[in-house]
Amino acid sequence: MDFPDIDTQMVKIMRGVEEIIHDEEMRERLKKSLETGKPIRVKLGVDPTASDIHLGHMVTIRKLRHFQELGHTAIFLIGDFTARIGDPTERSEARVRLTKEQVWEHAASFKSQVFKILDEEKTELRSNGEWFDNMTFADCLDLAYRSTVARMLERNDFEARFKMGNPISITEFLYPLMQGYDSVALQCDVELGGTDQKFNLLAGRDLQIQHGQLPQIVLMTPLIEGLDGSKKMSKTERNYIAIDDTPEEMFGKTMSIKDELIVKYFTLLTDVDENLVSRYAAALKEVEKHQEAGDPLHPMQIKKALAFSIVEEYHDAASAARAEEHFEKVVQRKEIPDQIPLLSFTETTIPLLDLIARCASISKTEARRLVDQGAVKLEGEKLSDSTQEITVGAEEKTLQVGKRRFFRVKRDGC
RNA sequence: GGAGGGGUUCCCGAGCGGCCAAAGGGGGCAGACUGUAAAUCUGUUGGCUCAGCCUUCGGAGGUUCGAAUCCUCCCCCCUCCA
Repeated sequence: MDFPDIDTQMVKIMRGVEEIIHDEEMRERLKKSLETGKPIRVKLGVDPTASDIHLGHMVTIRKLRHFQELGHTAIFLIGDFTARIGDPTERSEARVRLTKEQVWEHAASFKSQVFKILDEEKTELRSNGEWFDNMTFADCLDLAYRSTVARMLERNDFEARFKMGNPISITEFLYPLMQGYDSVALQCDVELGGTDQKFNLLAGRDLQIQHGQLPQIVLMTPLIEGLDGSKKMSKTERNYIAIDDTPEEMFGKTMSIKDELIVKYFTLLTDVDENLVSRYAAALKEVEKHQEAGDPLHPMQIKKALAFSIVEEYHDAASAARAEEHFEKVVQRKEIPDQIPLLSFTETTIPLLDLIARCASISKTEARRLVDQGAVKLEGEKLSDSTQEITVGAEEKTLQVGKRRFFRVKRDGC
């Protein structure tokens, strides 16, 4: 196996990395691999606690791909066993326990999403049930011996929960040890994770030393803020861009991030050349110099370039182009989009509220509220009488609910 | 094992016999505004046959003309003591 020289590798590896433990160890490890021709083993573990993955996960997944592109071994570890305990990181309360079936359902959907980014052929796909399922209680105790309660309570997450009077399950104390043991079982050279994973990642180093292995290098990437602009992107906060989002949703959601996040998103979620990213960064600091509508360094244009790049990665360039057109049309020019779902009805006349409720899958009370707020348009005409009946004929009519929900309605069989 | 505190609408949290579909904040939705699905401001935020009715305050019963609020039992969480 031919690898690029160490400096070239380091540039790629260090893009967007917030902290590495330790830099010299990494260089040494790469040097050894260069000499022996053997790739280094890089692990990224993800617990399938939910079915969606989002761009927040992609920061580390893309980092894993960087290693893969350099010719190293990318290990994608599915935490099927650990998912059933729940990572206590950043948690203010205990996680809901998942069944084995739920976990595997999630894991299956993970794979299809992850392999949009990783090369499936070259990825070592593992799951930690491989070793934990067969452990005896004695093995488990042996693992537990390797740490102390005081050590665990040092963690901010636990300390905070303890102070706030929130429950901490004993299994959660075991979590860092389990994640650390994964590294022992897989003989990892490097483990990737967000900065919030530091404690868990370091547990791997301790356990590897105790098992006579070289400690893994820990590479931490920043956490990425979600659409609200402040909190970490996460499923529970519902501030995320999902990998399975449609191109239009993905584009639109990206456009909604605040300008301050643009550069961070470029660095962590795209491979756009660093020099270009620097030019964007400079332009964003001098917004007043780029007010011409056609200026490619106008913040709007830069953000569109970002959105395009992101959509392209999870879909393709053509979809990204369509998503961009859609955004310009619907959001910027407030026109009606090209693709609108068509619903047909058997009735000739339908009370307006029923029509809205059925199209938008909302309650009639909510529909009434929307009409009262002036959010409902039929054929471009604002409707304000919530008691009226709508005649549904052979000709399609366009119903708009709010800014973003559009429906075409017509009579069934016409 | 003993003593005490607590479980409220999507989330956090106030209410502690009628004025409670339940304060306040967050989030969501909508309107205005904008380069933007940002920010800001305003409104709204259980359902329905909608000035009325139905379901909701951990679960099951009970007291009362009337209960989120009182009583009984049960489940769950926390704290202190051991």
